[in-house]
Amino acid sequence: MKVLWEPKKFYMEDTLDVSRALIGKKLVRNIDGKQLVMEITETEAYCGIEDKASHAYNGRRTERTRTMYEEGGTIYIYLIYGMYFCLNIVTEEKDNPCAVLIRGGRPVSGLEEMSVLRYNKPYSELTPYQKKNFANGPGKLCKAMGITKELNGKKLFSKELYISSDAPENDILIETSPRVNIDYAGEYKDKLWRFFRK
DNA sequence: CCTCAGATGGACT
DNA sequence: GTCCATCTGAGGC
Repeated sequence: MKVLWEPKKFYMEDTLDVSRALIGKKLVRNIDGKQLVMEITETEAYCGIEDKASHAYNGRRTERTRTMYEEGGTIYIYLIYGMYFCLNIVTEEKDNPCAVLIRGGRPVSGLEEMSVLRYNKPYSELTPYQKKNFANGPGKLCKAMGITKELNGKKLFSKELYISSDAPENDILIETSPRVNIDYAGEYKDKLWRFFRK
């Protein structure tokens, strides 16, 4: 049988490398008998207990951050601002709390199903503004793909949610910048740990 | 195009 | 009680 998803090894590497390698990859979600596919266009790396922007800074272990201490390939999801979910992919070895935040994507297939999840409307009824902002943010991407806290702690090695092992197009230009909305992170706020493509 | 207030609830001190 | 790894809609330009 053909292997659909990236193996554990892919996620056990350096978090910055994984964060970059995920740009252009396809995130696949099978839900209610439908397949949703989103090309990843934006990621951010959160690197270990020294990273002041990370939930696991200074080795913080709580109910929420427990998932970050799992091994690479684990799904870490949390609620932000009381209303939105953020999808993260745990990287590196167990007990080294690192993760990549999936910050944005571009729909590839399952567009009609995603449109209903996102706006409760068919895609043809969306305004140009809604189409442009379909999944260009972590909360928007989760909404469009039906990703909620129930996936927290699960692995990316099942049809429920995984990263396709298909290679991205080889001519993607990947840019970097500081991470978004982490003004509290001291010297870590200027690290170029956000990766994205136009 | 832009800015900004408000929503909303769990994690944490 | 305060802080968020955010988004929307209203209003201004």
